[in-house]
Amino acid sequence: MTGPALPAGFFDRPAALVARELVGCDLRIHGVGGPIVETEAYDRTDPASHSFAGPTRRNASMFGPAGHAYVYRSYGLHWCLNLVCQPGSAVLIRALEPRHDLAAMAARRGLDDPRRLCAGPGRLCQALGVTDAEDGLLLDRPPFALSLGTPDGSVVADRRIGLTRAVETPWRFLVAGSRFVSRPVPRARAKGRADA
DNA sequence: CTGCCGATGCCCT
DNA sequence: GGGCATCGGCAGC
Repeated sequence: MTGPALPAGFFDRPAALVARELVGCDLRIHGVGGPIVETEAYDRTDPASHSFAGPTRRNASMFGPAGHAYVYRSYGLHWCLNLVCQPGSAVLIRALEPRHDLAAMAARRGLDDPRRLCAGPGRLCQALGVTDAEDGLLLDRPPFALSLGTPDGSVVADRRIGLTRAVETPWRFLVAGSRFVSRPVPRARAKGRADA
């Protein structure tokens, strides 16, 4: 059973807003997945975004209609899943809590530890079986299933991970204190101390 | 626990 | 040819 469907037009909004609201939503692919605990936003004006320099073959899905998947290969080894928002913008799904069909995830990952099954965009795609076969697919029908949910804790914003440009933009959203995120907010910033 | 490093494909200039 | 929206292993606190 799944929760309430996402409202129509949910993805046709600025990516940062969608990214925050996606935390807590349940994501499954072929029935495998769970509640999202970590996301990142990217948009057309963002130097760190694949869309920054305009449409190319790789990022074609990012410039298509909202509500589709954008999947790309990272570092030649891993797949990363994005949910497309307004043209040229998308939300990277970085981590979720493994809840549905853990056996499938463990088999694909070759691991057992629930904390490591889906903690990171590449790991998550491996666990859920996402490849470029999903690039461009609509999100409101199989193999995808997305439903509203409530985060298991407060949602906090922090800098994105692994970037070389626009490193300060606070467009990573995660459940504070979740054991399933790829990386917690560093103590120095978690306390609300001065930023740089 | 933290941090460095290499692997490895491919897009884009 | 340069540069990655990453990950796992291993070294060293």
